[in-house]
Amino acid sequence: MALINPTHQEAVTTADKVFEKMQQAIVEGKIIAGSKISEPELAKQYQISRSTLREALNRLEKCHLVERKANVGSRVVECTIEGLLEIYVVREALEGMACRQAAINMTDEDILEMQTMLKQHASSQALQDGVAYYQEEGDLDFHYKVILGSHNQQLINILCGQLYHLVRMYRFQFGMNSPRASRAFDEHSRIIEAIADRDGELAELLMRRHIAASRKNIEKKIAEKNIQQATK
Amino acid sequence: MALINPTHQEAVTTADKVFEKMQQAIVEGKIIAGSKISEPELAKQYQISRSTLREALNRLEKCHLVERKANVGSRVVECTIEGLLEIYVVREALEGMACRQAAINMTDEDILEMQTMLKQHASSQALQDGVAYYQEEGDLDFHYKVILGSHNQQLINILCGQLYHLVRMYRFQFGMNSPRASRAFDEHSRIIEAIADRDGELAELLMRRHIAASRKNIEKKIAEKNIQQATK
DNA sequence: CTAAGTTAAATTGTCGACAATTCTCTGGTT
DNA sequence: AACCAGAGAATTGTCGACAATTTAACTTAG
Repeated sequence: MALINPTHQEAVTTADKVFEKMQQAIVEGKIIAGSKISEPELAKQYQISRSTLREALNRLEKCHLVERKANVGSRVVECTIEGLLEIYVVREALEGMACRQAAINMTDEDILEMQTMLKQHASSQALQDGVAYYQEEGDLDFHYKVILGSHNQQLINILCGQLYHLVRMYRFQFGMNSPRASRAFDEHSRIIEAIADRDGELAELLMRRHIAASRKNIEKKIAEKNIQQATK
Repeated sequence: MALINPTHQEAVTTADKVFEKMQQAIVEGKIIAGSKISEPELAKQYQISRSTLREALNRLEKCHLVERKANVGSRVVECTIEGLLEIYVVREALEGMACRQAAINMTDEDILEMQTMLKQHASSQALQDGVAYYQEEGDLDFHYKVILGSHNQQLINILCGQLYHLVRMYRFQFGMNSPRASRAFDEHSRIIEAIADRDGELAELLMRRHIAASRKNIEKKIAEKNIQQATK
C-alpha cells in the first residue's frame, strides 16, 4: 500500500514516536473521543517525561485531534455528526480545487500510475470481498494521490497533514462501510478521465459531486435514524 | 475595528504573550522571513526560559509561520511568489465555500450588520485617503465576517486561525496596495447581495471570482516585472 | 590548495523540580 | 436543603540542568 505521505517525515525523536502511537490510539478509539487527557498519567504510561508528552500533545493539536485550554488541560476531540458534515464541506471545497490543480500540474506518468492503480483496485475488488478494502484503503489512496497531484503545498499540508487523520478517525469510529463502493469506483474513473483530458473545470466539478454525494448519503442515513427513533 | 476572532482566546499564559509578540514581529518582518531561529538567543531576548519559548514556537508552527526540523531547529517561513499564489488558490476554494455556507447560515441581523459595515467603508473611503485603509483593514474585515458567517468551525479554524496571519504577512512584506480597491468594493457589494438573497451558488461563484481576480492581478504584475527585467 | 576526518562548540531534545492555577471536598451560613 | 467560602489536593505552566545530536573549526593527508 503506497499510502505514504511525502509531507510526513519519519519519527526520529521520542516525542515523534509517542505522537504517532497516540495518534493511532485516538483514531482507533483506544483513547476515547472527548475524554480528558491526564498529562502525568499518560507520561507514566508511555514511560516519558511530561515535557516530552506535551511536545507530542502539541503535534496532536496541530492535526486537530486534541484541543487544549490554558490552565485547564487537553481533551481528545469529539466525534459529532455536525463535525463530520463540516469536514465533508471543507473536503468538497479543497479536494475539488486540488482536483482542478491536479488536472493542470500532474505529469503524464503520474496520471498513468493512477489509472493502473484504479484497475488494480477494480480487479481486487471484484476478486474477493474487496468492498471493504476499497472503501477503507483504496478510497483514501485515490484521494491522496489526487491531492498530491495538485502540487500545491498548502493544499497538501491542510488535507494530508491535518484533515487526513480526522477523516480516518471518523471512519473508524462511525464505521463507514457504506454501500457506495461500486458507485464510487465509477466516479473515480470519470475523475481520472477528466484529469487525463486536462479538463480542470470538469475534474473539480466531478470531485465536488463525488464528495457531496458521500455527505448527502450520510445526511440521509442520519435522517432515517432520526425517524426510526421518533416513531418507536 | 471589530476585527476580533472568536476563535482567538486571549493570551493568559506567558507563552501566549510571547507567541503574539513574535507573530506580530514575523508578520511585520522584524524577524526576517526565512531566517533561522536561535532558541537560546530569543529566550534571552524575551526574558523567558527555553521551554516557554518552544511552547510559543509550537503555536507559530500551528499557523504555519515557522517550520521545524528535528534536531536542526526552526526557521521563519519564506515569502515566495509561488507560496503567495498557492494561498490564493486555497482561499479561492475555502472562502468560496464559506460564502456559500454563509448564504445558508447567516442570520438576518448578521447580514444587515455587514451591509452597514460596507456602507461605512464606502463613506470613509470616499472621505479621505481611504484606499489604503480599505485595502488593508476593510478588506480583511469583510472576508473575516463572511468566513465567520459560514458557521463552520473547520472553515473558521483553517481560514482565521492558520491562513489569516500568513495572508497578513504577505500583505505586509510584499506591500499589497494594489489599485483594485474600488473594483473590490463593487465585488463585495454584489457578494453581500447574493448572501442576502440566500443564493449560495451565486455567492460562492462571486467570491471565487473576486479572489481569483486578485490572484490574476498579482500574476500579471509578476509577468510585467519579468518582462521588464528581461528587456533591460 | 583541496578534501576528508576528527575534535570541540553550539544547538536541540529530554528530564525532574518548583510555581501558579484550577479543581475538589469539607464546613458553615441563610 | 441549597449555596457560598476556604483549605487541601491535583493539574498545568515555567524553569534550569543534563544528554544527544548537529554544526563548526581545525588538523592532516593527498
